[in-house]
Amino acid sequence: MDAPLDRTDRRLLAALQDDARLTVAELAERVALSPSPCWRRVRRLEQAGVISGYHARLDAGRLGLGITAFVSVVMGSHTREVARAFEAAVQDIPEVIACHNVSGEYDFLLEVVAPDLAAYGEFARSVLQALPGVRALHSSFALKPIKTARRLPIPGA
Amino acid sequence: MDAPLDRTDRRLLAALQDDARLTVAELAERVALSPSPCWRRVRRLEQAGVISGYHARLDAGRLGLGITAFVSVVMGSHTREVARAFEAAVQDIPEVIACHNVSGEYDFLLEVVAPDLAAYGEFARSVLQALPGVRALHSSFALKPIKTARRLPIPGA
DNA sequence: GGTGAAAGCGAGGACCA
DNA sequence: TGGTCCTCGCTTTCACC
Repeated sequence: MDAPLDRTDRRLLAALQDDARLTVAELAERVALSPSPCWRRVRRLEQAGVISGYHARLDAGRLGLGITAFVSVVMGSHTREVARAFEAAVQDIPEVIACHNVSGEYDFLLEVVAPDLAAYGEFARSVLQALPGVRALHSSFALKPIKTARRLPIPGA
Repeated sequence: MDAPLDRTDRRLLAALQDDARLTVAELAERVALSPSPCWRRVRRLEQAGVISGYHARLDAGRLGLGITAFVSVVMGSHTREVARAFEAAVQDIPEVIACHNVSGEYDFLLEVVAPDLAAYGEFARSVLQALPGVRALHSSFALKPIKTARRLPIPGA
């Protein structure tokens, strides 16, 4: 389950990261293998959790989500209890599409989507500000997406 | 091509966002439709660009990428030329997995991955600092992922 | 926009080297 | 580990409501 990834594994991962709809036959051709062992490798990578899932990427704008904001959060207290409550609350807020506990002057960095600036403002005030332990928020808006593929580099693929 | 999304479309999008491997038959059952019209809807959503692609999600840690950093960039000059050069350069750096032009005290927000802190330090010094127009960098490290699904909320799905 | 049917093909397993 | 069938079920595309 924890065998190191060889060059073939890495090429499979790179290919599937770019296009999850490749058939096993296409994949096999791409890595110079026959379909069956290729399929077995992919399954092994899935079961080992190297591949955690397959997802359709959607266009936020075309879904009516015109605003993406990066929100830095400073906590007022740093007890474990409060942190846990904050983290749990964040899980249940659909508008928060990503959240990390980060080092530095802020405690958390959130990525939030909203239909427009007015909706975001209301959301920040009524939902984010009210989260457990929050002392201060700082919102930075995405003005222009430069690179959003989030494709992980795979050395030697 | 620009028909508004009805409830069925939104449910299809929500389902495929969670699992791109659902078969058309399963999708059809889930939205109470027969496979054929269901397949036609999915194809329409793909062609309209609402679905921009299908991708395997990989586990950065298991790929040996232990560090995720959020890097705020302040530019020294704000000419269009320099911005274009910076944006173009960022495209070609695999370690930069996301980049937005943002409002506020910083100009760009980057998300960067690296094997470990030492590798990140070297990368920040030799690659990021050297990008066109960069005046200052501020790195914040992801200590703990709270929510990383990046699932877009789809109202009424 | 929805249904039913038909053809082609890919997934996934059994088995061998 | 990799390779070769083989089979089932699905995808995809018709023609038609």
